[in-house]
Amino acid sequence: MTEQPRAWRIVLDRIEADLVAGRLGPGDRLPSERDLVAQLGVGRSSVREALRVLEVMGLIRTATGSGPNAGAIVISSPTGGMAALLRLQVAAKGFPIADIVATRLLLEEWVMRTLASTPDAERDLALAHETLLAMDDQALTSTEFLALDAAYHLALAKASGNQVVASTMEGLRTSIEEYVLDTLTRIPDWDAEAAVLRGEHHGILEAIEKDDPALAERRVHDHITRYYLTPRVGA
Amino acid sequence: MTEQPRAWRIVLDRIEADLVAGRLGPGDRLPSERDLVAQLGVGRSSVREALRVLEVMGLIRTATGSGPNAGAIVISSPTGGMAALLRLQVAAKGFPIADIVATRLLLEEWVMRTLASTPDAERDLALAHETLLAMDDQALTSTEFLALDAAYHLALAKASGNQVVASTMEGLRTSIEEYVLDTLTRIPDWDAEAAVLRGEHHGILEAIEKDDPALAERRVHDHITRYYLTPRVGA
DNA sequence: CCCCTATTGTGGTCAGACCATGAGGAGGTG
DNA sequence: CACCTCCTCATGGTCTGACCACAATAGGGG
Repeated sequence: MTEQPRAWRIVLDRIEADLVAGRLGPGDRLPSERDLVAQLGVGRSSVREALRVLEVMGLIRTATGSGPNAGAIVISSPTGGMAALLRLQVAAKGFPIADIVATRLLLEEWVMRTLASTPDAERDLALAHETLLAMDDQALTSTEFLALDAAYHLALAKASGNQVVASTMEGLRTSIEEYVLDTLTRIPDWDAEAAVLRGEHHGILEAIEKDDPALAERRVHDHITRYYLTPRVGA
Repeated sequence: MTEQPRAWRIVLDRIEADLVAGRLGPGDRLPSERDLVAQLGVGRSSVREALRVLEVMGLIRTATGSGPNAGAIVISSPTGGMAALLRLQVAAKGFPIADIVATRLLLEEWVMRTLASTPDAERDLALAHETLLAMDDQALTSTEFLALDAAYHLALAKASGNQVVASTMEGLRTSIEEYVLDTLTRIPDWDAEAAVLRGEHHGILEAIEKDDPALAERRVHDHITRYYLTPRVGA
């Protein structure tokens, strides 16, 4: 008796093999669902289960209709899948929030050390500067501010050059976003908090540009830990 | 026109909500697929797509048959989902292998610093010692040795107390396992390599127990970078 | 009392049908 | 000839119904 793999796994394995072998790559279109049915000898529902997994994991996007934009297309947007996975694991009590925060912290510290140790010519901090500038707008709502805050940290992570770190960090942040937004409204004096955050952000970037890894690491450490320790009011 | 969410997302959101609200937790059984169909007013195929996603992400396991062990049961085995996600992203060229290795390296270094800075009473290195002992067996095949190697590193990560770090590290390792096993056979003198690895492993644990974070970090750094730089022969 | 078997409920799979969508072509119209 | 409109068609999205394999359990037969 040969162990018959689940039908959807056949589809998943086939697509993964095509990806590994280079027969499929970013931008390419997968065969249509009905073609895969014919090629692999499985039912369409099994094909769809596999495609659904790939979609949620951020490997493909699907679109109805006709033409070159329709069908399932390989994209590689790691953050989406990472965020979904972490969020669900948190929901299922697989990951304590404290561990999520601690991991984000250690990744950010690494990013700071790395950036501050990189020669100026090899690091691109333009996006981070841009975001920082946008954040100086006093008229921002707290939600808008937080979105820019996320973009700022992500810009730094991307500047480190490590896509895995950047995606993981972003996923970690997104996974607890709901939790953060929930506590946001309970900060007594938001304007004061925003002012402190602005100062910290500038300080971090400054430390990086002064090529001081230890200072940059310390500042980002204080920044994150202080924020999560900021007193909240209410239930 | 109210934006009608995809049917499978309704199911996914519902289950996530149940998890967040605590109505579902590890060990609990999900309603049967046919019950979910009735409760949510969607087709069974849509329910199955959502469950498939949860399964691949390591949130549930499914079993056929009857009784308390059958059906979909919430487990939280983060590593499985993490490994699958990373492996697929690597396959889809979303993550360069170099970034995977670099990330694993920075996580391991953090684990070492953390362990070496933790009071002896609060860290449990028993499992790591056990694994190390098993690895001293000279009769091990290279595959067996590598499995123990993985267990050793995982044991240390778990001892750090951060589940997210442990799962991510394990996922990173598993995602490139095939690649590693592929190059394994091309190491000219495996016995010599194994001997070096044994020595390094003991050195790492020794540094931790001497409460020397810097030494532990340096040793794990050298250990991993040296291994990935070990010359391979052949095509 | 024990063992065997039929029942029942579960996930796993397939086949077929229908819908909404959107590109691209066919054909008409100025 | 240019433009616009409508039709066609392939796509994913969904639902329904059916059947299978499996495993626990209830119930009958020894």
